[in-house]
Amino acid sequence: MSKSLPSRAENYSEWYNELVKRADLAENSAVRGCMIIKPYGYSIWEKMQRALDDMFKETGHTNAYFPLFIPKSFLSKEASHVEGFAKECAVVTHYRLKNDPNGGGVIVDPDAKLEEELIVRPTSETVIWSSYKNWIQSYRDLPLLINQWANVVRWEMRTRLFLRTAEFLWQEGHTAHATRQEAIEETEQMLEVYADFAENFMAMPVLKGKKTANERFAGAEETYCIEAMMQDGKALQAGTSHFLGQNFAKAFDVKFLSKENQLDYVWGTSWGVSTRLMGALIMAHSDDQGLVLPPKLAPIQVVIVPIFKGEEQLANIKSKIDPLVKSLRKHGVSVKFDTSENQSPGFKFAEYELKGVPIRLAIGNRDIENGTIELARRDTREKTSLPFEGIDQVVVDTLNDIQEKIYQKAFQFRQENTHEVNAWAEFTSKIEEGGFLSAHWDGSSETEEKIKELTKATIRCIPLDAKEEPGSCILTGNPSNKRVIFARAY
RNA sequence: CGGGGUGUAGCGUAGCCCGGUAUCGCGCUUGGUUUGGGACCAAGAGGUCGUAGGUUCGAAUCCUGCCACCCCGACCA
Repeated sequence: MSKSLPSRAENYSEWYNELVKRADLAENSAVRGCMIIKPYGYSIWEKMQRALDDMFKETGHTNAYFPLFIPKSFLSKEASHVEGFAKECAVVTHYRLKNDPNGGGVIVDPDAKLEEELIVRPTSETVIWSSYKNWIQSYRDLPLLINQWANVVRWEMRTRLFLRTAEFLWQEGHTAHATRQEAIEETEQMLEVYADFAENFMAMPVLKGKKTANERFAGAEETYCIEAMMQDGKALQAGTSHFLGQNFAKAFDVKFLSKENQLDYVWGTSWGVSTRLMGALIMAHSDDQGLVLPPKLAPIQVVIVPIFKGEEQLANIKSKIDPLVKSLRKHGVSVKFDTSENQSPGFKFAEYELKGVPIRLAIGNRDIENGTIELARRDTREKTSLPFEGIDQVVVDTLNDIQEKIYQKAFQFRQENTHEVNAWAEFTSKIEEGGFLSAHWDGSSETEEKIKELTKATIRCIPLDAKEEPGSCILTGNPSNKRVIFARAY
């Protein structure tokens, strides 16, 4: 194993893959397309979960759990929903194994065939709406605001660690409402929650918008999304929130009696983010030295590396560092004081940089004598020698500053790589450079398809804040009243 | 599922064309010296060469089937 990572400029996807493995985030498993999320990677996911879960609770949702398996018949109740997922479903057909009478080990027992096949959930709308039928009778039962944390399976042809795996972890919110308006508000509210999380925890700027009909969730009336730009200029869909209209209510016959004694179908939403966010986090900030983690999601925010010869010096350093560690923890900072002796300081420096620890403090005999300590920040890789006295406050301030700065940096990158284009020639040349293109589109699926065919670019979203502006479609010249965002995407 | 490629120690590899029982580096173990940007020396441990068959006195090497993985397409959170 060579010491340094492949560079981003040289081979971006190899850089990404190597980084995920070297930083101990995840690895491929014995099962094709399924990954093992390693402890360090999982701790980041846990921090994401915690922050998101708190936000869901604050907006009135509660968690529940629905089964992994879905009866095949459920899936076919909503027509466009099956169509969207049928091609990538894992199916359970039998419930028992037996020893091969021919001695070939264990085989599927042909006598144990299931009456009805079970689908491993690719998403849970169908099981959940079949339960909602029993839970909802009156307007008093509404709104029903439920979230679940779960794993789902989508049998993808080509997979990549975190970005697209056959099994992935996510949360899926499923809500039911008495009115169309209320469901739309819920859809929009959750989009805001996702955007808030992406920007304030992941330090990743996102565009909020609506998907075109082509890109819409199978079974939704409207799909809202947040789109982020990765460092190679490609777009990554980071979260979606769907307004389901009455589609699932009708498919599963979920009706309620209103205050006015009117029987009507309920209105639904569903929204989710997945372990794909891990991929987004990695690609948004990291560099050729390794991960760069925003302090709010870093499992270790500060690492302290002592530089010493012999027990005596270590004891000396410990007596100064122990109280600092306590003080930092009191400030809510997660600290690791790495006193292990089997690795040299240089090795540790490189290792913690690879793992994206936001701040490193190094202290040796020289510092003890001078009353100083060295602070290195991961985002800029700057090192400064600072007075030991009051370092705890400096650390707290620096963590906030890093959180802020990496957001700024990502934001600036996105600005620099977003262009308004007005001519087809300009579009085709700019798209090769990567980034977002803001252009007019005539609103037809055919045009969208055609552009995708010609350039591999898709409409990432119709931004919520897109201003009304007369123009003509970038491809066809047909009239358009607002710009949409095009990009090549993950 | 089409087109190309690869399978050798925990990881990365040489050897394959031209057949003679496997090379090197990292990592691991033990001991010692080190420690301000991925330390060094010495001694060790670790392999049914993806799998099944065939050719041969003899197969990692040649032939055939199968399996797995990677890359490029079509499909996708």
